[in-house]
Amino acid sequence: MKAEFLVAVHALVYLNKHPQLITSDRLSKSICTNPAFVRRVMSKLRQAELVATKEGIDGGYYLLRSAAAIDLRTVMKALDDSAVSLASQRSDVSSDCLMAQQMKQLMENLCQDLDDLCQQKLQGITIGSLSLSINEKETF
Amino acid sequence: MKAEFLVAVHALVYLNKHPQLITSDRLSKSICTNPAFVRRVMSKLRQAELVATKEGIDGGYYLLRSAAAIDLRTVMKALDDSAVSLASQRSDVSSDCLMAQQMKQLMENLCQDLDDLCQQKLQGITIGSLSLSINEKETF
DNA sequence: TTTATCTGTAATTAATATAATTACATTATT
DNA sequence: AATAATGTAATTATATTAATTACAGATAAA
Repeated sequence: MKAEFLVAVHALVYLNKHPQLITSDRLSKSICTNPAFVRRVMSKLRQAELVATKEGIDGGYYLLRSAAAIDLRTVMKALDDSAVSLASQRSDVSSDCLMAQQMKQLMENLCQDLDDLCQQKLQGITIGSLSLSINEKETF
Repeated sequence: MKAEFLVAVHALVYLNKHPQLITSDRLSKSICTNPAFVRRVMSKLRQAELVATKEGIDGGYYLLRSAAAIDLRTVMKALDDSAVSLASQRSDVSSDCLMAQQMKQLMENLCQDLDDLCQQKLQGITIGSLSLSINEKETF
């Protein structure tokens, strides 16, 4: 699970709480990151048709669906992210390491199984339900 | 899930298939990595009392329990690893980003919940059962 | 008791993945 | 035409992880 996921969820909750056009600059201030990173994440959400964009002056982002209709599995998929992964920075094992290759395959399958479990759970959590847990105190 | 976990599982399966003292050098060849990395991982397994060590000449590692009695949850815990984590290299958000901090907490809780799910599943998988899926063809 | 061979572990370096930044093209409104 | 927004590529910086090096400590055999 990458920071992109956190950024995406934050942005979606924010958009839900502020039903208007919101700029990447404003989002980045709330999220505590930079506008370009936000835009890259939002671009993926747009491609998944979770949000829409208005370019040009007075532009920004807005939700395309109700917050209750956006679940976390969908968000994670939009970012091409997963809950469970090998996260290993190992260089590829040479082809003479037969057992190591089998083991790698076995572990990849295991990760897939575990991720499936997680995705089921994520499907039951929506931006709407998360919004209830967030107290928006910021004035901007 | 780090490479350490893969290395640990591989080593445990190997020890199960070769019930004798096995050196870190031999393990590293099967795993396709270096002996020092293997030793560091094995050191953690030893502290968790999954394997034991014989130092000095003709030394090496051997299993302390039957392979059927070693489940993957226990292995992962021995390495202080987890199945689900934020894996985010973000610098800490400043304390004036109230919503970002709440969001981070929310996501950490979510990760914990997802990880608990995974750990349940990992508890049902043993080194013994995994060994059945691995065809040892290597001669050394 | 000396030597050889193993583990234990710390310290360093290298590689990799990720986030942050910069820059600029594109779009839309005034 | 000018302004203010997104879109996106390219680069740089940072953090994490793996690999390597080095050597101390332990054990057994000669």
